[in-house]
Amino acid sequence: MLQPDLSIVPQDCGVCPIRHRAVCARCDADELQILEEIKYYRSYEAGQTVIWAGDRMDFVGSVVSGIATLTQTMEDGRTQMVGLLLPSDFVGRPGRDGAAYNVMATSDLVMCCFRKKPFEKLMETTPHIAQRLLQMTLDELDAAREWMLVLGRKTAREKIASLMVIILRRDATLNLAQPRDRISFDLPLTREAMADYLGLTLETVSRQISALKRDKVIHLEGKRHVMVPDVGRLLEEAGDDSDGGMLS
Amino acid sequence: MLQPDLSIVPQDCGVCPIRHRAVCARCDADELQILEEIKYYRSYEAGQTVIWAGDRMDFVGSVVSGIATLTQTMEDGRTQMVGLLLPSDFVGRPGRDGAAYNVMATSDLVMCCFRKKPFEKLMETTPHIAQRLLQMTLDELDAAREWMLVLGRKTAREKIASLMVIILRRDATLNLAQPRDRISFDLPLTREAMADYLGLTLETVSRQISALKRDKVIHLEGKRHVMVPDVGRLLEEAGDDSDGGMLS
DNA sequence: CGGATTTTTGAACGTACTCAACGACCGTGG
DNA sequence: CCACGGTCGTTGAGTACGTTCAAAAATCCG
Repeated sequence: MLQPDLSIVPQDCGVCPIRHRAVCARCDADELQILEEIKYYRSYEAGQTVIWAGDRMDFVGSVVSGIATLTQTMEDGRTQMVGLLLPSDFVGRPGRDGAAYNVMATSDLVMCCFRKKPFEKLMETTPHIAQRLLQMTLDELDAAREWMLVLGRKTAREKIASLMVIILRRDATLNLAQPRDRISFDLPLTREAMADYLGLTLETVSRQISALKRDKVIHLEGKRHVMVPDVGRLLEEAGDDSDGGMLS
Repeated sequence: MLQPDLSIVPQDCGVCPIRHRAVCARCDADELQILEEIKYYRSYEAGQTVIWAGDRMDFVGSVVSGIATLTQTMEDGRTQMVGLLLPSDFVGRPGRDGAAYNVMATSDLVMCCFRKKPFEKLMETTPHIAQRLLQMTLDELDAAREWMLVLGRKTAREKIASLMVIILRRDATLNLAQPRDRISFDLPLTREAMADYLGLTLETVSRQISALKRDKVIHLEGKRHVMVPDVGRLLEEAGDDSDGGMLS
């Protein structure tokens, strides 16, 4: 129960749902074949720890399905989420032995793993992989920097709205197109996880979600499902000036 | 006065002070020669804006000397620093036309610029450059994530101490080795810039620096020069558990 | 010196935190 | 079936930390 389930039937890269978004996105058929040889699948249950910060890490890999988080913890227990990993996101750093952060499965999670040594060697001979990894890392750096603005300068209400906008955006790019207005989505995190993401307490998160509901910015169905009657309004609440983009 | 000074005598890469740390670190003599052809130097005065977020950017480059900052601004003026660029750090993103952030020269600044198009083409044919850029981007991502912990979870006092630890560390790796204790350094930022970095107001920055001085954690000479009688103590104040590392 | 800029310090305020209790939901077992 | 415990979420009251507004002090440079 506490061990990852290793009895997953290996899947063909050709039918992989993240084939064209993950680190292997640019690989051609030959390159995929080499990857097939060093890859294996692992699945984790919701709540399980994938790896602890500081532990030796003998693999890197991609999230195939489910959601994982990267967190950092101080001695006294204060924790800050530093990454939210959705399908196609990459985990691990080639050229480093230990994990820098805690990686936790927030939902049931399936990962496509590559043994680290062979992967590193492959990276040297296969520019397509390194190129794609650079692109993905630059995107993550941008996301981290946007998050620094949220953490450093936004109010609690703006932080909650910003989180919802981020989830909305990632849903929009990942899934199919959504109807223009009346967009809805599921919060993939508990109140506590949201608090760790936003640098707040879970009580403040709860209060601000209630406030947004009271002010008709959002509408809740159950604890997790959010309906947004007016996306523009939510963007205003988030303090994002760029109201255009993919949601117009 | 407001235009960058372009009348800099081109320098030989062989004598470049950041030769072995910048994006060109892994290049061999042949590769350097190609770089020499597309590079040029630019210098900026303290306080000048190198580029505004959203503006077209026709170059990428490295900081040769001086200090630059990356900042993000909200409509109402709240600003958050998202990057502190020291010599050898890379500016710009290959494959993107517009600047994502404001880049400002905090001190007098010299940059080694590469025209973007030729640089991008060079990256495809020269694995050494892409490899080094990936490495540097991963390092920046780590730094950004460490900063997320500072912004999200640390107190004002811890934030100030953390900033000093970061400057200390970067000084230590950049410059020569320092004496074990009694380390000293210059704050490269105004109180306001520190506030933008730390997600605080400049008044709070000033108060906390005064408090650290009153408590003998630091000793000030003038406004900018800081002496640290006990580095371990400063690390404690920063909330960093890892007291070992390069400073022991 | 005079004027602008940066920094320090003070007093009052407000947002988010802390501590605490309560409520909703869910699976388990009597 | 309902009582029970556990997890997750909500709400309340009081507090603390950092902000805001204001003024004075220090520094820089003409």
